Amino acid sequence: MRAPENAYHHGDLRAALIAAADEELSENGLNGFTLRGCARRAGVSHAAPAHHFKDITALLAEVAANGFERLAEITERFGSNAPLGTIEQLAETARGYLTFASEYPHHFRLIFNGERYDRTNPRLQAAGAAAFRVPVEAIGSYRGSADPMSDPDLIPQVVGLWSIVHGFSDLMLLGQLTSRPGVTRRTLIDEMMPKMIRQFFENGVRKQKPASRPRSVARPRRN
Amino acid sequence: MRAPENAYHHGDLRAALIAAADEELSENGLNGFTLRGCARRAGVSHAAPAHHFKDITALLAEVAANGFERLAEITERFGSNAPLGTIEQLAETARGYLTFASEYPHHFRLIFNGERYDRTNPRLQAAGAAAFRVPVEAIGSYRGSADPMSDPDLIPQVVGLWSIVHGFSDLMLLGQLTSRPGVTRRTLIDEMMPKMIRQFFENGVRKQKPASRPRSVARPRRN
DNA sequence: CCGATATTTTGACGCTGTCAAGATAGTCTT
DNA sequence: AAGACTATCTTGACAGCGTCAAAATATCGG
Repeated sequence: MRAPENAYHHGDLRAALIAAADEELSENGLNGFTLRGCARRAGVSHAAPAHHFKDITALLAEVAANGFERLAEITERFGSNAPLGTIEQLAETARGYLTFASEYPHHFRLIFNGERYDRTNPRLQAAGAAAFRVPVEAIGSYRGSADPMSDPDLIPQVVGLWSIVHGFSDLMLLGQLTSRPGVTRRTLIDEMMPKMIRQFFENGVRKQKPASRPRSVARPRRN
Repeated sequence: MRAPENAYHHGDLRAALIAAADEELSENGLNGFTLRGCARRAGVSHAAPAHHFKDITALLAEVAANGFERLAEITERFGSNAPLGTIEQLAETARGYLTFASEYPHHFRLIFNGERYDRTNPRLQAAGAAAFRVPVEAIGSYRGSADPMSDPDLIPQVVGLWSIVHGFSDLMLLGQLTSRPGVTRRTLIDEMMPKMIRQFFENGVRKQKPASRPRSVARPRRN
């Protein structure tokens, strides 16, 4: 039975449905997302998903878990392209977050909705925790702490980084920041966000190396 | 005809539907929001709303406009409780934003969704612009500019303030910030947010009055 | 090869948003 | 004041949705 291969009528329909749901979300958005649409996309009847997912929130939880995994992967990759523990690494991690929001806007909207998917899904919880661990560890490296969330002085740093980046992403997707002429998403992501990160972290925290030529924020090899 | 008074069968059903929709959103949330539910709540047939709103997004646009107006009113009121042009005013404006998010979470989720309502609604656009003008003017006062959005140096300040406050609100509603024991919304709003505002603005901008005893951030008379 | 089991389909239910047609009230003109 | 007009609301219908129960089908263990 356990042959998740070519077979369809008997194969790995559960995985196929998750993949279909991912496509459905990407193409139709959260509003146009439909359980029956996922079933059609997977080539099965409208009631087939019920045997693998108790309801639509269970399926969306799997899609959200994928989203969190992708977010973790992107922020991690961006962050690894700058020297560990530098403010440039914070800026790069932030750029990764914004890139995810820009490239997967519907996933972004989904994972931060919370009322649309089953929050008790274990894979989702693990993926969410892993995604949130990336900025936490970036702050930890920056401030030389192994566990920033247990340091009362560092918690506001973590929450601040996270809030700036997340709020910026949300407003960007809303179109609120690109309304002025000549402002593209790339300038927002590559210029304005690093500037804000620097303003938040470069002062009042470390007084050393105040002028490390913040203009170049490390634009490394692969994305 | 123009008697928006007691009458029902012939009266001001349009306003009654908007009021019903506001209640429906507050009680049922955006997921449970239903056009037919609004009609029931207003005591009319299920198709009555069609004569006043072309579709559900048109009705939600009116509710969103109300939401923006309330947001503007609250941030304005909070901001007016601190001396003009001070960092305390920025912190108070931020507290107003968070208070709105906390007291009207479903309205907050609606107005920053954008795909659920008709964005071309004039009253909505006006209310949205008015709401966004509050933090812009707060930054203007703080930095002594009449039109901050036309100053390339101040735009990141406005966007930064806005991003921090908005992102913090969103994460707070998601429950992501109150997961640790002993952390309530009040401590988030009254302590952590002012701390973040100070970190972002107190350095690198004005170097004067660095130690104004930031513990007391003006907790004035009413609200 | 056959019975047991897992998987999928068919059909139904109540709900939704939207539209068309009919009913009803108020207003206006003369 | 009476009749026509118009705005307003109701009724009824349609397709699509999520979910459930029952029937049908395929796979596997023996």
